Amino acid sequence: MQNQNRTMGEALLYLTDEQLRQGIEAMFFAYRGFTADPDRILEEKGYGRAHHRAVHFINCAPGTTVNNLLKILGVTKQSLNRVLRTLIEDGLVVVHVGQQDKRERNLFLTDKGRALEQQLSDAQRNRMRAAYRHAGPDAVAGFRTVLEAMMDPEMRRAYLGLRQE
Amino acid sequence: MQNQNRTMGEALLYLTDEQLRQGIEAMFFAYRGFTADPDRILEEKGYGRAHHRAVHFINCAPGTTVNNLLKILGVTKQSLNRVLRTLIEDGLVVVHVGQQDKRERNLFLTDKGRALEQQLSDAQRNRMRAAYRHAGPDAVAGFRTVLEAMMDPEMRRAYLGLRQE
DNA sequence: TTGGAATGTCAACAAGGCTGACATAAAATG
DNA sequence: CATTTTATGTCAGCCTTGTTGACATTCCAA
Repeated sequence: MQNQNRTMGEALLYLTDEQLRQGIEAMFFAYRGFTADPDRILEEKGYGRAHHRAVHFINCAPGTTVNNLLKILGVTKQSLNRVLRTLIEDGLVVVHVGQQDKRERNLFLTDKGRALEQQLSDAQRNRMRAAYRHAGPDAVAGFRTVLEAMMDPEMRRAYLGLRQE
Repeated sequence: MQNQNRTMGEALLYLTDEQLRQGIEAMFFAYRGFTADPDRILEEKGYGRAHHRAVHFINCAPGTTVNNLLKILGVTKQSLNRVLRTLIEDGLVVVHVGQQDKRERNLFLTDKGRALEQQLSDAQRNRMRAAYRHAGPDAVAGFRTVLEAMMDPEMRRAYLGLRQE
């Protein structure tokens, strides 16, 4: 659609199986890089990626409910609960009973929780920033476009929803 | 830290913390989509992502050694061995003792193994192709550029090495 | 011949997914 | 008011896939 002016042959070269295979491998290796820095920090503190994800999304949407977090993270409540329990015990997350609906628990980061989130996202942003800077703004725009197109529709909604908040 | 980029002009707006945060979340959600289709197929057959990765890279580099695979996958030999054992037992992978160095084991997919690899990569390519087509060739070029820049240097070498073969 | 490299295997453990069952409190509904 | 549904927590147990440590085998190379 972006290159109607080119000939059919040229325009579709980027859709060959070989190009797609390279894209698949690039995703695999890049995701490893993407998680490498936070993983190192987490390991020192005895946490895992599951804790990172929880802390990240609680930070993005303070006061979010457990159910909401479950939808975003796509795990079971038992699995999330195990992670949340340790975060609460360790004083990184606090829980407030919902005001309108007292069944709900609103989740917030403590100062300590925010400090960890900051440390993790600093590390991750540093790598992302270096990659962005190296690639330049046009490449970054393309990167984001492809990533959004690769998401499941529900996840894309969740993702775009987070951007609005 | 948060806003030091703002003052540097519009050219660097794509490097703001907010833009980077969105990129981080996009990676998270996109990777979920990226693995969703193969995961469904694997689950039916009683395999996991570890099996997918092994099958994928054995297919890309037939005759590769266990040690080589360990480096690419970044896991321990014990962990890989457990996966390889089931793949060999199930007749998806065959092992040939090395010709020059008989300590080495060269790994190959059987027809059955290739069939599974095909099924998995078809599913993954279909999603990737849809995303690529939707985004267009320029976006795809940017996507690839950013992903490469995000890899660890050793992984980038492994990745570029695979492309040459 | 001996050291070290490549590989395999056994055992044990942990993280973090999962399911199922059950408890509680509160909201919603009839 | 009684019942059902919803939101959450918790316990027990299972699976995959990662880890470490120990030990055996095979075989190249100094």
